[in-house]
This record gives sequence, structure tokens and C-alpha cells, in this order.
Amino acid sequence: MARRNDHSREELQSMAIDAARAIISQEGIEGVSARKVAQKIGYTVGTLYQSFENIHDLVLHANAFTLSELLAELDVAAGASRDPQQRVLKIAETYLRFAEGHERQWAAVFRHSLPRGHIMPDWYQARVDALFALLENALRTLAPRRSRQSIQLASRTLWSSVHGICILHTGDKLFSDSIASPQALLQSLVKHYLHSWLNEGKSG
Amino acid sequence: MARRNDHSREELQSMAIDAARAIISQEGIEGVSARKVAQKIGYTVGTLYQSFENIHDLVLHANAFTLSELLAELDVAAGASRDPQQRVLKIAETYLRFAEGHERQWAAVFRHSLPRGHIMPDWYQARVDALFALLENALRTLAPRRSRQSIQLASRTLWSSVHGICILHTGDKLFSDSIASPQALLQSLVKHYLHSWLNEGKSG
DNA sequence: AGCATAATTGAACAATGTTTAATATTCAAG
DNA sequence: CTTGAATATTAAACATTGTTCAATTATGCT
Repeated sequence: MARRNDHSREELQSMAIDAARAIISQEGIEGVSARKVAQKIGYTVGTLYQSFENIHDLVLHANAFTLSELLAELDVAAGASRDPQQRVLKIAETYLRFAEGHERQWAAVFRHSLPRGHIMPDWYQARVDALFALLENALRTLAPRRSRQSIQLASRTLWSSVHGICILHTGDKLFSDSIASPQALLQSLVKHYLHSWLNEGKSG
Repeated sequence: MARRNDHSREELQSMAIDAARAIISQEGIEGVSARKVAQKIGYTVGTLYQSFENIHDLVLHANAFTLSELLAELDVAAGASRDPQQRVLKIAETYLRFAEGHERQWAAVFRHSLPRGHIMPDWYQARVDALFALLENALRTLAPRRSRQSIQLASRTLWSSVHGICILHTGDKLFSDSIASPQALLQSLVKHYLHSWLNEGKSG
């Protein structure tokens, strides 16, 4: 029996989250089970249920970690380019690269669904909001005079679209023939959407 | 014991698929289980396994049905508008409306993942390809002189983007504040992307 | 009617999430 | 240092999952 003070409650939590992340990255989210996580950290299932409400709770923590990693990379990308338009493209490309490089982790974030009736916890929603805010800020510097509403509309349109391109590219491979690379799709999207969006009002 | 000739193999299959679809539309894909489907059609689990390889196979058939429904609605939408650009928007809006109106069915299509190593069957991939072809055709009539490659690139970019908007709108409600409606996002996307795409080469 | 074929069942298996009584460990008080 | 209260941990149990398969039952042909 593991001694009580071998690990604090916090240590145990982060050990479990790490274990879950390891399983996800190797076998995908379907491979995660309470017993497997417990065995990986040298405890039994019951102990897990003292730190996590249920298995969804544990997965949610693992996914939050993934979101934080993603946010960190996007933050770097957002700061790298001088040209604001290049910055938007860079963000999109970094998002795609992350999805490719952490395919199972990333899939886990968007495949996982909470049990019915449960709502997303604040600490999780906060991470998601931070992602959206990132692109919103990039657009704000790109078009400082546009209204808040206009910028929100554009940033969400772009974000959803980039997300859609990544979704359809990774994993399920919905496109049977791979003539157009996802990078090309991103480039086409950002270029054309921004081109028209930036000229809106000027010539119409 | 159900008599052998009560239902032919084909009848049994379609009964099972209908049952699965009913469960999906009521409880979502997580609610589908072999026993529940079997009980709904008045047979036992074992019988299901004579018509379907495994539970994923059954879900796949249910999802294919959903794709066919979607394709039918999109076909109508594509024929409704005279103006080719309006047609593209109409397709996108119809896609969104379908996702909203058949939320669980639609989520089942994109949440379901095959067991590792299994590839998507041809009869399923064919339905997916038909969806893509629909938008591709709309773009072809919109810009008949563009190269095949250019049209493929644009149609996939648009399709992925529309898909992304629908994904982020339904179910998980990733946008915590709902200032911009998904319809507004679609409109913004189609309008701006097409505007720039159509003028490409003319002014640059 | 009897027989071969095949559909259907029911029970079994391992693995899943989750709960809980029993046990082991720690820490503080005497 | 011992005792006892508090609590971390375990092991076993439960229901439910997907899947298989020998046994049973219905069918159709001779």
C-alpha cells in the first residue's frame, strides 16, 4: 500500500494527469481508463476518485493542459511577425502544426464530450477564451479602427474556419485525394478573407 | 424466439439501423449499445452480429444514413438559387440548419471514430465525396474559367471553414458569449472569401 | 417425416466506470 | 510512547459495455 505521505493530493493529481496525457498521446482518448491511469501511477482506482469527480473530470484536466501548451505556442507565434497580416497567417499555421504534432492530444480536446447536463467548468472555459482572444487581438492591431463587433465577427469566422481546416485534415482524413495541402487551404483562407475584409467600406 | 422468416436479413439490418438512429437522436451516440439496439428491434445481441461486424459498423451505417439525408437537403438547396454566389451561401446555410436540426445525428457523424487500423469503407467515403463534389460544382459554375486545381482548393477551403463554423456552434458551445450568430459567421466567410477569390487575377 | 442448414438464443468473458466497507497510515493529544 | 481520531488506500463488488460461441430452434428440401 502506498503510504499516505508519499505524495500530496496535488502531486497525485498531477501524476494522474500526466499519466492520462501519456496514454492519450500513445493510444488516443479511447485508451484512457481509470484502472490504466491508476496502475501507471502506482495506486488503485479508488484513490483516483478522491482527486477527480469522475473519469471525464480527469480527461478534462488533461485536455486543459493541452490547451495551455497550444496557447503558449500561439503566443510565441503571435509575437514573431511584424506584419500584422503575416501574424494572422502565422497563428493559423502554428495551430495547424500543433494539431499535426500533437494529433491525439488535440483530437482528445475536441472529441471529448461531457456527460449530459454537465457544463464546462470556468477554469476550462477560460483557456478556450484565451485562444479566441489571441486572434482577436491580432485582428485589432490589423484594423484598429474597426468596431469591436466587426472584429469579433471576423476573428470568430477566421478561427472557426482555421479550426475546420485542421479538423478535416487530421485524423479522419475526410479528403480522400490529397491534392491540396492543409497549408494551402490556410493560406487561401487567410489571404482571401482578410483581403476582402480589410477593403470593406473603402471600395463599397 | 423470433422466427427466422419474420424478417429478412435486409429488413433486420434496416431495423437495426433505424433503432440506432432513434437512439442517437434521443440520447446521442454515447447512448448506443448493442443490447439496447437489439432490444428495440426484438432480438438479442448475438443476432446483431450476424448483420454487422461490430458496433462501429452499425453506427457507421446509421451515420451514412445521416449523410444521405444531408446530401438530399443540400441538393435541393443547390438547385434553389439562380445566382451562383447566392447558391454557395445557400449551401452553407443549409448545412448549418441541418446541423442544428439534427444535432445529435450530425455530432455522431463527426464524433465517431473507427477502431485503430480500420479504414473507412468505400460506400461511406463515397457519400463524403458527394458532399464535397456538391460545393465543387457550385464553384465551377461560379467561375467556369478557373483551373480544376484552383476550384478544388477553393471548394475545400470553403467547405472546411463552413464545417468549422458549424462544429464550433453546435453542441460544445465553444463561444461563451453569443454576440455573433453562426449565420453571420457564414455570411461573412462566404462573402469575403468569394469576393477576393473571384477577383483574383483581375486586379493583381 | 426426417434431415441438413442456418438463424437465434442465452450464457459466458474481459473490460469499463463507480461505490463502499474494510484496512492501513498518519498525526495530534495525553 | 501509546492511544485514538481522522483519513488515505485498497480490494471487492455492481452494473454495463462489446464480443464470442455452444446449444437450441426454426426452416426448407428430399
